[in-house]
Amino acid sequence: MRDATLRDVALLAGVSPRTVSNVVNGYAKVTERTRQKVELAIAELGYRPNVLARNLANGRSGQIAVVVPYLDTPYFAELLQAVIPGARERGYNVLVDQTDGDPRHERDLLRRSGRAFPFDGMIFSPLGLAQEDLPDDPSLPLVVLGERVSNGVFDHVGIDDVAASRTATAHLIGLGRRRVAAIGDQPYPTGEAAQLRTRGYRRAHADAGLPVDESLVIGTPRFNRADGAGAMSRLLDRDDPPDAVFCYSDLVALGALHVALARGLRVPEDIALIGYDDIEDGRYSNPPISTISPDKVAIATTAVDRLLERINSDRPLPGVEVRAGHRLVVRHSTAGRAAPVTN
Amino acid sequence: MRDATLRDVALLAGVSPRTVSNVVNGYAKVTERTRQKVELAIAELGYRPNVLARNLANGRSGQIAVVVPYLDTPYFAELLQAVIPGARERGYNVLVDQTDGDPRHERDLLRRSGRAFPFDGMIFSPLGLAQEDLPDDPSLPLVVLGERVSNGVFDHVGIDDVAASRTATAHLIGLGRRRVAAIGDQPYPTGEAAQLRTRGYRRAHADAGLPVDESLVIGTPRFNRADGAGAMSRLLDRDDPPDAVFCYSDLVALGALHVALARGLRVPEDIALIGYDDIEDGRYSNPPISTISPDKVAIATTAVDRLLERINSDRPLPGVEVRAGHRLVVRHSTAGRAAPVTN
DNA sequence: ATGAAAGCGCTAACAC
DNA sequence: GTGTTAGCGCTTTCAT
Repeated sequence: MRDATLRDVALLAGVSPRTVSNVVNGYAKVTERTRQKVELAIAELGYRPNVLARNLANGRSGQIAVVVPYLDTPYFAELLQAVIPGARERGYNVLVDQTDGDPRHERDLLRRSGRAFPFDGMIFSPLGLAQEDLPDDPSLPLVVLGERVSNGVFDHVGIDDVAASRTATAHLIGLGRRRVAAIGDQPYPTGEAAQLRTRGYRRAHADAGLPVDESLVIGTPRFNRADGAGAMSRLLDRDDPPDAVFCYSDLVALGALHVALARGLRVPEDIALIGYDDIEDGRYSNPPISTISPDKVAIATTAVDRLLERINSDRPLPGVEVRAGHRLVVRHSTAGRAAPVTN
Repeated sequence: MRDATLRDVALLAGVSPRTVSNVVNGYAKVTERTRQKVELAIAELGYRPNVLARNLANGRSGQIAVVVPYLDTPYFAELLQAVIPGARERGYNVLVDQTDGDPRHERDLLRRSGRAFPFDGMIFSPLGLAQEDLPDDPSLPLVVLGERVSNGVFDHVGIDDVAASRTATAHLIGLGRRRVAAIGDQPYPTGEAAQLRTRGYRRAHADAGLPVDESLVIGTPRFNRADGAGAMSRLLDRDDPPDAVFCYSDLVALGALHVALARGLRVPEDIALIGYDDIEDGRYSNPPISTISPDKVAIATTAVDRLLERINSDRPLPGVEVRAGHRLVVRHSTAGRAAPVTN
């Protein structure tokens, strides 16, 4: 049988659709008596509002989109995990899309968004886009995650990559290491996060009065295990291998660690390793890897907050720049002592 | 300014809304000449169809929901990664929700779905539900993932857990191990996947004419690293520790591995380990862990296919049971030889 | 506090 | 092949 509509309820309860709507949406102005009548009718008919109709009438979908490059990258999975409950609490559904870092797909999403897609706003973590690809006048509320700096029309949430990388590198130097490599650099214009991290790496060297051996800065197309492994192999093939490595993501560090151990090196004795992102894998690797831990919950909740604020604002809001916190987490891959029994 | 509507386009092109709709939706029956007029008008006005209105008129949202217990569990992240492109290819958006394995939330989703939620069907991976919690008469197209067997009204996609577990255990026994532990058992009624794996574990013992030492079957509330680590600790505290462990997920195996190494054991010499799921982490751990590899791509694409078939069918389809393939992947955690240099 | 009625923007049955 | 028009089911302005 046809599903009951609001109209059916109104008929049965002997009131107008208007009143039923008021009851359903919890508007104060309903007599206790009418409310009861209506609620009875609702129960009797098993009525539930049709979201699609409501969306059209409201002109909003009650959905936000979260777009990341890769879902199976733990960092993004963990981020998403934090975004979803926050959105749901506020009554929003979350649409998820992944771009594989494909610039075409990313640009496409940005352009086609608006009425063409059923979401009221978007949290976007771009990878293959240059700064100028981001819209000057986004047709929809937009919060950008990651490295980019806000261009003033959308919000941006991220940590201070330069400072964090400087800290990580300084930690390695502070251990007495003098040949510190960096794995993960990426070229302009798309690899901004990577470039910021390289900048921090250089600063730390400058702070310590140490020169940077440019041949120790290794570029990788992506921040994954395979690339980390490949880069580490090349570093270890050299006559003068590094005694420490700053990896631009934990995944890179995990790949690098795998290779180092496979070659019979001791970590951290022969070579110290530090990663970036603080994903769970890094806590359970052998040895566990030191890392830069961004405050993911803050990033996620801030992003949702900002986005909903934009969605619910009548006039365009200026784009703001939000810095979430981060901290250095020292684990065994940069510690001198022997592995403690943790469990 | 107000966004252009289909009506505006019709006015400008001097045709009826009907014709514009035909053009937009690519219906054949349009003269080349009118099509051009219409397309011109569309371009001029920058018209894009309003999805919300279209949804209401069509009575469908063009969205499917994918519900998993945890997004940051690599197995589910990898699955999702495979589902999304498949759905997108067919013109569907993917709504994602996670339940944290909370039975209330899971039941709720099942009950409130239908018109109350804007999706046309659901791919659902339950965790905290017993068989009888699944609807006898789902109000919407439903495909269930994981351990459960179809009750005849919805489809079910999964691998043969008993066979896979039997293979994994047999592999360990084939190595000459005689004290094979199992980590991950869970009680009735919710832990069906776990129970099937335990059954496979027993079968393998029976096949080999070996008795099962019940004290070597360790239950865990979840399939994560922490639980794996905890269980392994208890096993190693015993006077008669096992010489091999079948872990019900790779995450459990990774946690177990961590503890074993931290205690100075050699893997696989002192204790062999095998996991389940074939997540990427397991390929890069030190040593890499052997595992049961389910055909995730097949699971994902089959699930999407079945679901869309249900969505587009007028009459209710009988629930079918689909078995995806799996295979044993032998890596270093169950191999005798020394670690090869992989990169 | 409640009713009447006009949309929201699209689709599609029904004409011609 | 194209126009006319009546919904889809809800929200909400305007009355009362």
